[in-house]
Amino acid sequence: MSTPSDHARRLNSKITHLIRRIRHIDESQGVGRARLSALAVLHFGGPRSLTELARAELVTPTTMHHIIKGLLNDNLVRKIPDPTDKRRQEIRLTSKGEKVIVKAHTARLVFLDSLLVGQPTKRITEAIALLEAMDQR
Amino acid sequence: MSTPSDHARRLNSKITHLIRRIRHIDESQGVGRARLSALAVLHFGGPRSLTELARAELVTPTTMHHIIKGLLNDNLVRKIPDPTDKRRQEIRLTSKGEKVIVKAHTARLVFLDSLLVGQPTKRITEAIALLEAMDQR
DNA sequence: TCTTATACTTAGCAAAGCTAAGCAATAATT
DNA sequence: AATTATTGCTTAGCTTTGCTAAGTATAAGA
Repeated sequence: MSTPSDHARRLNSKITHLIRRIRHIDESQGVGRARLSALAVLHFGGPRSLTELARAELVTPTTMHHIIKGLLNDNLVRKIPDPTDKRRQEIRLTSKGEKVIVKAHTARLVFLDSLLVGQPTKRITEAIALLEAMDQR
Repeated sequence: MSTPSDHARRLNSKITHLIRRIRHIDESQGVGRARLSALAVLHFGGPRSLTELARAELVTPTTMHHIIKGLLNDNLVRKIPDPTDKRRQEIRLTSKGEKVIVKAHTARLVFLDSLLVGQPTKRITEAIALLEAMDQR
């Protein structure tokens, strides 16, 4: 029989493997993972300030400052001064940044799709339902 | 209707969230993720050389050298000279290292268990089956 | 024996994380 | 209105985790 903790054990093992493989997909994109992740927040969630980005990524503003510095340097984002609050600056994707994040996101999807080929739809939808429920906690 | 790529999209989104949360569990352990991961390989797979560890973790021997240096420094592993090959040294967990990895692994399982509470068993086993199939590719 | 391959280390770099400390602008309090 | 506190961001300086290139020592093969 499978105890609850045995489920957790097997989930943990397989998710660990999957994480490692996704990491390698991301790393093959020529942009670091932290930078890629920041680009994704900006792409899917829209422009926002450095501090908001830091909160979204669960890192300190200092760390986000370094990440954005790298992105600015590669011309993947730009800073727009906030007219109503001179402390703030909006971080916005450049068109190059858009291209990069779309390409990276596509690479991930292509990879995941390749792993899903031939799997029963029912199994996939159950797995997604589980992950969505887990995400609510 | 759900296209295959839509499945990949939703999987990606939820797995991304889960990865981030697991990362935070790991980071609360007081040992870096790379070190924790090396300890896990030694714990679940047994002692092995630096180069073998590097291969298991998909990093260069140089990187593994640094990771092991940190682990040695914290007295979590020790090096045992190989009597038959003077170039090799076996990396072996200390009892302190055992304690650390068991504690960290438990923290992960407790976390995952907490996310699984109340989920139908069928859904969990389907999800595990999917992840196991994905892992075979 | 001589060459080549393997195991590991060293040096030096970059990215990604942190804390502590600071400045400038805004908001809140008295 | 003046002072104080908070917020947004930066700088300085550290650690960890990753890399490549280059070096040493041992083992294995021709």
